[in-house]
Order: sequence, then structure tokens, then C-alpha cells
Amino acid sequence: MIDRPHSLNRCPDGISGECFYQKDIDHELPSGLYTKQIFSESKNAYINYFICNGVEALLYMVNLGCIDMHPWHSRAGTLEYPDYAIIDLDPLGVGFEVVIKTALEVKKVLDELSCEGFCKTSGSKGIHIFLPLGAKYSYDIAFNFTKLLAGLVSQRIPDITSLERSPLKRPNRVYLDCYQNRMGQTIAAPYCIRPRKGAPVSAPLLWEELKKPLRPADFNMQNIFKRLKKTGDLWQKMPGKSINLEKILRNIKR
DNA sequence: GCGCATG
DNA sequence: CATGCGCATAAGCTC
DNA sequence: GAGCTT
Repeated sequence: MIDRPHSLNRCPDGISGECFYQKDIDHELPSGLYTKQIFSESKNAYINYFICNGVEALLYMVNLGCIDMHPWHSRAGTLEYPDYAIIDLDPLGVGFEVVIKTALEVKKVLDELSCEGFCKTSGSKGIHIFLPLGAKYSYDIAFNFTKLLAGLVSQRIPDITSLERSPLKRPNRVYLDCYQNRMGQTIAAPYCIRPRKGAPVSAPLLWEELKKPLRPADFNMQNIFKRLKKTGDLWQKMPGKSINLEKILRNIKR
């Protein structure tokens, strides 16, 4: 989350009350906290995005009623260049075992292309797959690369996956959502608690953990620290890494 | 949670 | 003075 | 052209 613009998902009345999104911070911040003006094409105006620059900033968000956190994929200093590309596996009408099956197929494709990837539960129903880019490529390139990968995956398991955006056109499928790879899009940060019953968290996983009995609710506010103690912070394997896109694209042509 | 407009 | 409302986004769809 | 989905 550090140094990233955030969309604030505020739930001032807790998970049973109404939540709302806020991007534009219109009030003064305590010293040490800051916003960054980022131009919005649609608004044709600047938005003061909250930049989370440390623990105090995180606590400030919590105090505004934020439960789950929604950081950008790029940091304030390199806004145009995401640190990772994301494939969001989003099931519609199928169980988590099908999401696992899909994720394993993604992993297979990644392995064949010698492309490094990391995965985590979304905290709700799906799985997020991260491909480290090291702020070397644009959002546009990240978007197109994930579309290419998603195409390869859905070719192999067309019966359980779909690339269709409309829910009507992807019944009982896992949606391979590449749409997140655009500037300003966000997904729930690793380890954040989702505002749902049971307080599930988005949990980084080892690929080897993707097998049958696993369920998203296995990871929650109550037990995540015990897991952290045991596995360490799996997400710390990500920072600083980057795939070599030129090399990987050559592997596809074969 | 809070500022603002409305009645 | 109580009550209600807004507080996100861009683009490709379908209707 | 409005409305829905992410």
C-alpha cells in the first residue's frame, strides 16, 4: 500500500451499515499525511487522491471507516507504470474448487512461458494472480499482456472459464478479468479484511496450497496472524521482482 | 462521518 | 432543526 | 442514447 494512491471504501457504520467510495479528499489532512492531484479524464478536473505513506496514514484511513483497502497498482512516483499486472479470477455460479482449477491452469501456462506469478485469495469469492512488472511497463502493456494470457488459458479450459464481461454471457464460469489493469483501477490489498460476515482477509498463498479443501473463509481476521507466524509474509517475495516481457513473448510464438 | 441543501 | 443526499471510474457492452 | 458491468 505504501506510496500508492488509494480509493477509500468507507464504512462509517461498520459492515452492517452502508459503505461508499471516496476518491477526492476535500478536507485538510493532519501534518505528515498528503494527497496527490491526479487528472481525471472523465471529470476533466483534478482529484486529490490519498497517498498512504506509512502506518499513520493507514490508521487515518481506518479512522475514516475504511475496512478493506484499495491501492493503485502503481506508486505516486511512477504513476503510469504499474508494479504488477493482475488476472482476477471471478467465479459466477461455480464453487471455489473451479476457481482453484482455473488458477492451476494459469500457473501451468505461466510455467510454460517461464513467467513468474503470485496468487492470493481475494477475500471474497475469487483468486488474484499477480505478475510482477517492476514499474517497467505501461498499464496498456499490462492490460494487453494479461488479455493474451487469459486467451491462452480459456482456450485450454473453455468449459469452465470465460472472457465475457456480461454476466449473462458467462453462466457457471470463472471470469478471467483483465479489466483491472488500467490506471485508476484497484483491487483489495493483500491481508486486508473484507467488510463481510466472518471478516475474511485476502490471503497470499503458495501455489502448492491450491488444492481441494481450501476455501476463502479459511483465512480471516481471527487466524491470519497465526498463519503469518507459520508461513512468514509470502507477499514479500514480490517487491523488486519483474518478469521480462520481451523474453516471455518470444516463448509464446514457439 | 460530515458538509450541504431542502422543508 | 430534522432529514436526506453525495461521497468512483472508463469503456465496452446490451437493450 | 441510456443503462449495466467491472
